[in-house]
Amino acid sequence: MTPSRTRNTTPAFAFGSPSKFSSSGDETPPEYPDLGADPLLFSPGNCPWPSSKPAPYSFLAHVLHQLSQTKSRILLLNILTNALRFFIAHDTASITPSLYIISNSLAPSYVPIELGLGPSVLSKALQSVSGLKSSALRTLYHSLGDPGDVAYAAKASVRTLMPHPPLSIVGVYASLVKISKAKGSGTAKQRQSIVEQLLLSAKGEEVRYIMRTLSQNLRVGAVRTTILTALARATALTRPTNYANLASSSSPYFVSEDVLEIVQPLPDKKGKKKGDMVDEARNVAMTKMAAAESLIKMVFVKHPCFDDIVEAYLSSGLESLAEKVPLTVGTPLLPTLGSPTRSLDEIYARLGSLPFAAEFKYDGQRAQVHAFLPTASSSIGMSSTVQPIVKIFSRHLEDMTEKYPDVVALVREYFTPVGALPPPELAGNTDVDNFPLSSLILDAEIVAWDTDGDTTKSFQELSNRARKDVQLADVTLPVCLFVFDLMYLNSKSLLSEPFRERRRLLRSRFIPRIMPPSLGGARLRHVESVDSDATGEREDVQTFWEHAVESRCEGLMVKLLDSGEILEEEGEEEEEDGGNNKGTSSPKKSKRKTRRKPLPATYEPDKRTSAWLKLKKDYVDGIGDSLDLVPIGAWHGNGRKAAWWSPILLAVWDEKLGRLVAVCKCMSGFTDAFYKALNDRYPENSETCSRVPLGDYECYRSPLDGIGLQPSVYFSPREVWEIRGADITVSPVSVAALGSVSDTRGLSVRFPRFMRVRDDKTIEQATRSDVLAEMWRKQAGASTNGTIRTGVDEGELVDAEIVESEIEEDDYDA
DNA sequence: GTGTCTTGATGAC
DNA sequence: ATCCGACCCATTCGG
DNA sequence: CCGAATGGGTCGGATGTCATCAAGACAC
Repeated sequence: MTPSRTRNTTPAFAFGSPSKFSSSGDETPPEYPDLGADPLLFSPGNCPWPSSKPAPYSFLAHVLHQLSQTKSRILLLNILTNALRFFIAHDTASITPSLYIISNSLAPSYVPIELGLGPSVLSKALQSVSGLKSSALRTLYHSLGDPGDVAYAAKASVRTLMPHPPLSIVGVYASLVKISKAKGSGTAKQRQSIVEQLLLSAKGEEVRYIMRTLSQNLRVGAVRTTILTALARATALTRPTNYANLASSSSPYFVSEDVLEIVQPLPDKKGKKKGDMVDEARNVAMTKMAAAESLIKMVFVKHPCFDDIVEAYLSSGLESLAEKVPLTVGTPLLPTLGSPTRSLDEIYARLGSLPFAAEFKYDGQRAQVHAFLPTASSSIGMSSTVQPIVKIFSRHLEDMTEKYPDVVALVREYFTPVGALPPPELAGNTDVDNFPLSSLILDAEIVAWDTDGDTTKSFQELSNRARKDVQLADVTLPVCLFVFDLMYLNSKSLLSEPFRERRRLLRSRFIPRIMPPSLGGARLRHVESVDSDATGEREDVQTFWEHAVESRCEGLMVKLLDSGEILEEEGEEEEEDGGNNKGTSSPKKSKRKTRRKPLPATYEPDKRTSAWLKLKKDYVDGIGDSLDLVPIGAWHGNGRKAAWWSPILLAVWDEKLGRLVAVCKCMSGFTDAFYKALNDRYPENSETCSRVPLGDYECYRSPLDGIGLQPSVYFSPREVWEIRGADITVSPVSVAALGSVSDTRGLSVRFPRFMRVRDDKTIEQATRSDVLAEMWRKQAGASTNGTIRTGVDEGELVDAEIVESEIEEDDYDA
């Protein structure tokens, strides 16, 4: 069954045949092949562009266009795979730029390079290229909901007089880099002119995808995972020409020509090939592609850099990729992720009786810390003067070392050999390298620290820290590094060690420590935790969870301690084999009513499995904040929500003012059906939805100062929605509860999402702003353990009357 | 020029 | 971060 | 016994609040 190709882009700009690249431009564009075919039956032998030249951007646009014509993952993968095979076969220099362009990036995230372009510059550039006014573009944007589609439409209406040289993929990539390198005064102008050049040179569909790349959202249904799979399959099927002689049919990754030969269907007449042979060859090919896939993914999650991977592949093939591109101290690996759960019951249901650790989930910033001593070559002689190199990466692998010089200093201290003796637990331990420390990668949460109260501070306070070029002396807000995992120690990867062992090493190597204020005052601690097998009592875990919530943590992280198996009810299943031989797995079946599924407790980069479960208080019914708010306005949606209102502006009821006051926007939690129904209830330019306000509500502080939330359209207030959020935040834009917490700031909601319509409530029964303020006080009170200082204001916070409390014990204030 | 305020881009959750 | 929807695969169900 | 229905897993996309920082705009 071949999935049928379905269109999912707006038909407003339909082209001829979906399999042909066509353009509204004046020149006849090159004809490119349909790339959707099964890669095993597809040959990239004929170069679709003049083969001596770099691959043209029009080819990439063709690929992107084909991708956006379908939602089928199989087709998506086929198209991408075949496209990459052309680059491998005919222009290896275009591989990496293509990978970056397809994944909406310019470089690995830990390399600080950004386009620095936004809607304003793009709109100006498009105005200048198309001759259309900004208002015309805005109208187009409201109906199309995508900058690329707007650019395509706008440029389709004009004819360029001067022919422009065709764009190449490497050329476009170079332009993107040039845009991001622009600096200093006049940057915007410079960038705009490069954008204009690109738009002028782009023809037909190229315009759409250039513009989408510039606005950093390609929306073709394929990002990282799909790209990696396609890259793996492409490398399994096609070799670069200069590498052909190294081809070996015995490679576990490379599908040799003779295998491909067998798989091909015979040209009509001599009707039969041995079916068995074909099946077998197909299986061989699939197995090898799957092997390549797991290899490339395994390498990438430990070393997420296309440049390094492609370079190693081109120089010596897949066979030595793992050794050439290893886990590297100084290069971040993808973090393990937690699966959300809604209750402790669910956690036990998922883990059965397997022992786990429950840890506090602090509300701060994830940090992956790398550190190592530079080797002798850079420090001939006095090794004592050599400082360890420390790098700190964020959840998305951005390099944030500059933001935390205090943490850098703290981590360096652990390398200090003076007087350092192995702690007793390590004495005589031979399973790791000896003391002292030489290199490490650890996982942690950085949390703002209240030195006086000896407790954590809120996330909002942490985000007040400066980010760029911070000196130790500049650090005003101390932090605590709550460490919770250790992935690498003294030149040895610990990824395949079970969590219990990694944690043992972490605990024995990193004894809590506080740096003096002169070094920024950062401290290191281990996350607070309990083990389920410590007492075996489920009640203890429940108590611990309550303790976490009271300590204003986000909740718990629950982590499997030892690799095990979970039992799943019902059904029989083929043996799981880790995807290594998909399609060829052994025919053995376990005919039991429960099936076993291995659940590793190893460090699994980028995986969201049951081995790490997060239980956040705002997932759990009855805890966390729920508000009843009134929809009073909206904006035009983008992309797939282009035909709907999204997001929606919501308001609280203000008793004192006797009117509604805007508090936050909301776009999460609505079903498509709900959006459609909303269009019926609030059709544009009607009694219920208009460009002018349709009710007595307040969105701004004053019409003059521009502070506030201004929707594209206003609703007449007539319904109440239950909204769930994680926290109440002090807001520089919201005017809700203005004056009750600060004279200049209102209150808003963190992570708002729609739960249900409250038919039973009138708008006057919506949550009142004083109740909102009360919720904030309660939360702030709990969150600082006695001292309120948000640091985000000018000090005129209303006193929440919280007396210094002594210990963390209990301080649920009256 | 310099200083201050505004705006837009980016990234943390 | 949040959530929803589409797709895919495996398994169960209905005839 | 086969095709249709169903459910879980995975992926992609649209967008929330708040913060900093760089560059632009404007006043002098």
